[in-house]
Amino acid sequence: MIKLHNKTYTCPVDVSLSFIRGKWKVLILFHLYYFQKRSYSEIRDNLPGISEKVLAQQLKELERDRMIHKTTRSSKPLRVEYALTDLGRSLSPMLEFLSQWGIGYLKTNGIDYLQDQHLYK
Amino acid sequence: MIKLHNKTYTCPVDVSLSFIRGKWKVLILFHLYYFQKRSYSEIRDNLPGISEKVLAQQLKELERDRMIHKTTRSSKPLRVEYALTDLGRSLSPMLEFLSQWGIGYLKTNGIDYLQDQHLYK
DNA sequence: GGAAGGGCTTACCAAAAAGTAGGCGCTGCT
DNA sequence: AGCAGCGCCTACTTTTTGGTAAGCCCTTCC
Repeated sequence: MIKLHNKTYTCPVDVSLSFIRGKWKVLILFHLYYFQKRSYSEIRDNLPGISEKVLAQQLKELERDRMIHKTTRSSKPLRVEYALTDLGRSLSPMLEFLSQWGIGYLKTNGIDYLQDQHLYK
Repeated sequence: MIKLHNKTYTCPVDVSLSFIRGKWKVLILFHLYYFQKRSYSEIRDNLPGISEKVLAQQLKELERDRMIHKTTRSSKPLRVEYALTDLGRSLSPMLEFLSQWGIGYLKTNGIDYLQDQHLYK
């Protein structure tokens, strides 16, 4: 058992997983990997079905875990920008893999996502 | 929105994630990736904290999703063997990545897992 | 013949995660 | 003046997920 920050993990994989648990976290990370910088509402509008509560919550956890960084562009009317940190960016290979794997899986199931992307959403 | 098998997904990443949701699934997959073939109790004994109920449940889901395959070696006294399928093995790059990433993360936090592995568990 | 393992299943309960619905401060547009 | 949009927060409910504990069949070992 590995002990880190008062929690225990069964193995290194378990450590990695602890950062990406949550229904929407990987989706948020992938979105920021893909678009670099995004506002709160841009993220929300690209994750159909997520609630304000959960989005705000997971953004906070990702920030706490130093996976993403929030920049305040203006505070009079609050305008922010989210982006991956170096640590978050170090997950890119996985994000890319998950995307490619999903596309491949869809293809073997008769769905050509790259070709028919305009049909979705 | 992508529709597949009566479910909807927001993007290919979401499709991939649907297979590995569950607290122990990636751990089980990694274990089988590492050891090739394992019995029910070998898996259980290497995942400290998992309950019989959840283990049996997640093994069934992974089997249903064709990520792992169960072979019955003997049925008089029930003896089985679990292993990754080709589909499950296609996730290897991700499993390997998660392991390496975790080891790296631990290292930047002062824990040399590879060196001190004997101290854990 | 009794205990110990392997490979599970089941009924029940607890905790964690997510969803619902509303509200709030601020500003810019009309 | 009023409404829309941004970037949230909060109280509450629901759903999902996981854990507990017990039991069962079968066999090998002492």
